[in-house]
Amino acid sequence: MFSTGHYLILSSLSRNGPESRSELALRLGMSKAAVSSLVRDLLKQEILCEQTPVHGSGRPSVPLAVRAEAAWFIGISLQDDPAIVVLTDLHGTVHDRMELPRHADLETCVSSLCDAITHLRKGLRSAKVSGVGMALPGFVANDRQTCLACAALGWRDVDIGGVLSKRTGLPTWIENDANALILGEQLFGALRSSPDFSVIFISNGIGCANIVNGRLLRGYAGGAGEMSHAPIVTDMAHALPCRCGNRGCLETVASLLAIGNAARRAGLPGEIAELARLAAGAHPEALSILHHAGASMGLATAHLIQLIDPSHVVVMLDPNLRDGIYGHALQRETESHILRRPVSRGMIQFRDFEPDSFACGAASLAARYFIFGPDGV
Amino acid sequence: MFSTGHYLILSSLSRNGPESRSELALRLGMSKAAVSSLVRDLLKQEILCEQTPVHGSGRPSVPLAVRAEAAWFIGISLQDDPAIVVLTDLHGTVHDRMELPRHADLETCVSSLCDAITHLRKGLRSAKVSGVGMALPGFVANDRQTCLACAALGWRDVDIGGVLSKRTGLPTWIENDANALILGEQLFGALRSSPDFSVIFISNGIGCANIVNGRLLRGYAGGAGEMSHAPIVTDMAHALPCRCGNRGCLETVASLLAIGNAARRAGLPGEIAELARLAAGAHPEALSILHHAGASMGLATAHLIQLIDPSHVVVMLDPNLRDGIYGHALQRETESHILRRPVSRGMIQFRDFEPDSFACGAASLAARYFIFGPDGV
DNA sequence: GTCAATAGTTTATATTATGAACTATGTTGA
DNA sequence: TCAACATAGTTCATAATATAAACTATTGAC
Repeated sequence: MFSTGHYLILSSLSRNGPESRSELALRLGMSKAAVSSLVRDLLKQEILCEQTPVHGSGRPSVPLAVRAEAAWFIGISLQDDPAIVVLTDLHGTVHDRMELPRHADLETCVSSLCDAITHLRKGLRSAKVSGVGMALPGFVANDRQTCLACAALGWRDVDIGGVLSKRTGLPTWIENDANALILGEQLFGALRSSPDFSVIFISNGIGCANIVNGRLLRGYAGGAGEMSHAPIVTDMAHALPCRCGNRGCLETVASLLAIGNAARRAGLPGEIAELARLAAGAHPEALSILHHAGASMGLATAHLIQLIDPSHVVVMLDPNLRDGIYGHALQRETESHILRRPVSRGMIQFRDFEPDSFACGAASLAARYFIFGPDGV
Repeated sequence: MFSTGHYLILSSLSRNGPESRSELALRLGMSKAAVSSLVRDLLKQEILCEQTPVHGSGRPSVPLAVRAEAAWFIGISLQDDPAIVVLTDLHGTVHDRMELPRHADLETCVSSLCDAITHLRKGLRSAKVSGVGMALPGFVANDRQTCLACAALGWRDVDIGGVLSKRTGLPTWIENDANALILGEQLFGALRSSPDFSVIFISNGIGCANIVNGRLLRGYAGGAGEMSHAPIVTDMAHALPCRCGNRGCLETVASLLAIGNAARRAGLPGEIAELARLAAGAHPEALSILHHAGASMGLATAHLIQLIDPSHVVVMLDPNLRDGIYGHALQRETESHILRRPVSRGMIQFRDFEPDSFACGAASLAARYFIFGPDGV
């Protein structure tokens, strides 16, 4: 259908925003003739549209933009219960969403998801959905169809992608939660033009993913970005045992679960909002717990920055954590342990943890295929 | 001269070893006709050669190999004094070498290097040198020609590559020491077919570089792999100040310099061989110093493995360190802090620290251009 | 109103890969 | 020994894709 050239145009416009044919030719190192011809095809297919001309000296240039309504995608997040299903356009904007109970049983799970997808597709009338993406907390095989292991759902070697694909008739991609998040950020987010950035999210667990050289850093065994079990507490007298078998892992101190546990051990409420309120009121024990957690997170972040050198680190977390001592400790500890760089201001970007983020990231998995093509990154 | 296709063939053969035209076509996803034609050109240019046919059922296949003598390269290491200049072939084999005093003065430095290069070229008779690579301890600009900063030589914004290139008439590439090392390993070494591996070297300082998705991980500001200032000693009572301004950096405990300093503070000899001998004789202080150093190195390595997930980590160090408690502590501490993976045996590969390694890596910078072409990675 | 400047198109052509038929060179087994 | 088969590699007509250079289009500026 489309050639590599078409996808080059499409991905450049998606990444760098609207540009004229001449600018595209310059950026992509192609001839104006080639761009002209490729753009013609994409306009005819109504995937691109021409924006109002920009006047300078000489003939005005016509910025070309990717049409948001050119394609629609379904994104599913099994990150939490309830599961979330969203319908997005080609810009990543959510047009409709549903929440449904998350079932561990494969058959029930697929059935309820398919019902939701059917319902969302109906709302679209004539327009077509191009693909489905799913994010889940666990390991996913290289084929991006099979879930190798998911503790939360008790899955092992579950071909959830294949089953979904067969039932919906739509191409389907599966991805680990953190990976889906960062891929969504890369395709739709503010950092989309940066080839080197990282995303960390802090919820009950801690997730992390990295874009490096413009591509997702997966690593040899798909385990890259696993900061959650970074050995942070090295003082073995205080290191708590972790479910991974080691002691002192980051997630034993810095995750919501760990903070809640620490609070309850100290006789404080395990609710994060409550604890943050206490800390804001200068409650010494609450302050200590949150400071230790945030500083540990900061130490791990410093390791990440030193090793991977991203332009930005997006940290998604509960606003209660962000605005209090946890966020401050995180930022201070990170900055005090990295080598000063020319630009380190605003390197850490806090962002609210929103439940739809994972579903949006999931939808982006399918959108990537549309934008980058079959050989795309 | 050559097209993308030619470079595809050349880099595949270089990376995956000799293969027949049919195998190449399969691996590269090209038609047999295309491969046949491209190979014909490369044979005519005497860059490839045909090996003895392999018999199976049907017509024997003819493995094609990159001819070592097809191109020659100069590699320069300014890592230590004396500087080292090597002449390598297209397989990375050193055919000749020279050592010369390392001059900080640009003019003197370039002059003596040019003399050495001229001498090495003479030994080649008719054959031509295709390019020059240089490795130095410091920061190098994106153009791979300019040294931005080099503490050892006191250089700032020195266009050493441009000057060398002008004087020798040869294309020249400059690279940071660790980067040159891993790029050499990727082109010529045993791990050349792995797209995800890391190299660490431990000398007076500590260097680290990573290949990720088949490409060098440079990071946003070119600072990726900077493990030398990883915050390892978090117990501030014992954290030593580092030249970077922070305290407790890895290099304040695990480098040769740090070990020597610690030994001298304890009234022991600062020589690494001496110290290792003492430790082998169960000298408690020597053991303690080396164990602490090795374990710290292991902790940092564990962070690296968790975040980047390489298939292998090559650790280059003094044999005295490798065989004693330092090496053991490094390995044990690393393995105890990483999540178990299906294949973790032999993940850490110790290798002797050889002075020519950097110069070979430097030569590989020029060889890359020959093998991967102008658009190559 | 002409000219300079830049955007975009047309068209003939060059480059590069492909598919399918063909040749080459062996092994296998009656 | 020789036909049958299997696989490797080549040839050649063709398709796909990009290019260069000349062209048209559309404006601002003087």
